[in-house]
Amino acid sequence: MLTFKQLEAIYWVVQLGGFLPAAQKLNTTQSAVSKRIQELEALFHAPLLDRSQRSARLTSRGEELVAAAGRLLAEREALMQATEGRAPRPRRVRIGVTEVTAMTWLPLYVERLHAQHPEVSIAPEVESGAMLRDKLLASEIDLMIAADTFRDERFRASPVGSLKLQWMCKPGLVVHTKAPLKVQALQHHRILTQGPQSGTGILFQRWFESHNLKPGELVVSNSLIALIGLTLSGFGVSYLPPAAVQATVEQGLLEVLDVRPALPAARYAATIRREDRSTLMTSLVRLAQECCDFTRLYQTASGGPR
Amino acid sequence: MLTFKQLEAIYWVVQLGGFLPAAQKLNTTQSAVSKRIQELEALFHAPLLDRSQRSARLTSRGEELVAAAGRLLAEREALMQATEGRAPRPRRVRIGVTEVTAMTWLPLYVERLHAQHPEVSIAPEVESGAMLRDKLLASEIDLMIAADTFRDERFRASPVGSLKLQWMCKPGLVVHTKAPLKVQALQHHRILTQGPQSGTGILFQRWFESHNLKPGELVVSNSLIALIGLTLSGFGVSYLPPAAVQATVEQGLLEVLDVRPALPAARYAATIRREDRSTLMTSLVRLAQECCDFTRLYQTASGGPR
DNA sequence: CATTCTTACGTACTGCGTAAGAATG
DNA sequence: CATTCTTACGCAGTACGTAAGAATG
Repeated sequence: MLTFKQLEAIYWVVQLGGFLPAAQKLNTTQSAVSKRIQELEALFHAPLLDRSQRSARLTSRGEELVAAAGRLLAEREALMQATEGRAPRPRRVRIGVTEVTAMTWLPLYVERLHAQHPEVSIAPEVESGAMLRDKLLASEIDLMIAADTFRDERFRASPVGSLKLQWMCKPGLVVHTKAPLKVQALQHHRILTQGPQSGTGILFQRWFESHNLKPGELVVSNSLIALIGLTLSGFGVSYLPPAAVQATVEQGLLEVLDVRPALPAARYAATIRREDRSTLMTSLVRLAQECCDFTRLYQTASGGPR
Repeated sequence: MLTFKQLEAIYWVVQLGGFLPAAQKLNTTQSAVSKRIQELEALFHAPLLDRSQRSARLTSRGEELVAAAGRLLAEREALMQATEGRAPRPRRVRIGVTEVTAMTWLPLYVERLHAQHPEVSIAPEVESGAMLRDKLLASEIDLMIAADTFRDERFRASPVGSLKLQWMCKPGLVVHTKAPLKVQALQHHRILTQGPQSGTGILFQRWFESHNLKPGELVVSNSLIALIGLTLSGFGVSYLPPAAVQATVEQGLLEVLDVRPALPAARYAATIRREDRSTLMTSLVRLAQECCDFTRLYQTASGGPR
């Protein structure tokens, strides 16, 4: 059976001159596009693309088909717009992110998002992870990008990358040799941390307990910005994402402590409501996966891509 | 995503005035058709059919859509015929059946098959079950309808109905009261049976062994016709499908023996090669399932539907 | 009460994605 | 050697079929 998916595949492969760009356009993989083309060739008992060259060169049958495909797809499009066009389209997407996200690649994400879906209005909100989870459940936001700590049956979480965390303090606050510090050394210092409403806060708590440690004095803040400020002033030791304080470290205002064992990285995820299966949402998640690689980001806390 | 399947559904529901006929046309179930229509209504955020009446009454949106669907489907059809029409189409189907099948509903099947697919030339072959299996594997036939005893990984077997078997003999050969006979009584008689190349022969063998019986004298034939003839002449006792000897029994030439426990019915199946996924083949299997209900057939060994 | 459609639920299978392999320039 | 496409394989989500339920005339 000839399907629209197959027609889309051949059409965009020809338009964009390759399987990979076509796959991206169609929100799928090269592999899938390849299969759909092969299905077409099986259906028509004839090769449609000439693989001997690199570029997408059509055979004569291929040309016929692509022309027809263009027509069919255009008609479908018209049909959909004629009736569905009036439908209540979710043109506003509310995106919830945590502070680190906001400080790192949110600008890049929003930029690309706008380029790809100019008709969509984007409303980013910065909240703690726990708050984001509640809002997602209550449909007050549509997408959340946060540490993958807040799992739920009703959610669909897609991993987007890991956030490295490192112990930091005001230079000189923690006296140490060149050798790595032991975790126990931290017990004598005031530790600045995020509370259990934060994904990284939860991670830290688990990690500390799993090493049978009891923190000395613990100062809890709900804001990463506040934590950074407190750490800069020498108030205590905290674990911060290097990605967010790169510039500050380079200026010598913060010292990175080499503590063993190291803190585990915080795995981040783009999470949506499970039933939310619209094309737009899957596309947003995909884009997040492309953008949100913390390891490649080096930027200041004040934001702006690179 | 709008698919051709959905368009086909609404189109044929309107053309044929109901879900059930549409489902048959599309080789699927009412349930599936219902779902596809619902998908469409979800897609267009509007009811397309008015369910308050029985008949398929379209809403205004429905009318628009059906018109468009008709166009799109016609174009697809044209596209397929333009190129695929020249393709080497499997217009010859080789059907392998066993003797019972040939004697019972094969004529009906061929008739309906021809009505539904006039372009297909049908070549029926009558062989033993084991031979049919070998031929199917060797692609010497395309479809086999036989007792479901010859399973194979490479096959796809669809049940088509059960063939009742009963012990029979020349009237008076086996002396008995009105009470049911015990199986053991048969041991003293010559038993006419089909060999292990036959599905029912295998069934019989298993059944006999599972009751810890040792047959007295066993006469094996490879042909059901031969068995019937031998039984008629009083040469021995055999188990025959009533469906195939109905008339003979009614004429008083054969006596049905009420033996306990009774022989199990032989489950029949329409079997094709697993990789054979063409529309035509699935359609043939479906048709077989509709036709091949032994219980409803009453006809003479000389054949001809009813 | 028969017919027509819907709903619910378990299953099969298609089609997808990952990852490795081949081919090309 | 990098890029582009194919192939193999395991998994998941879809879509199907069965069977029971609701609605209609």
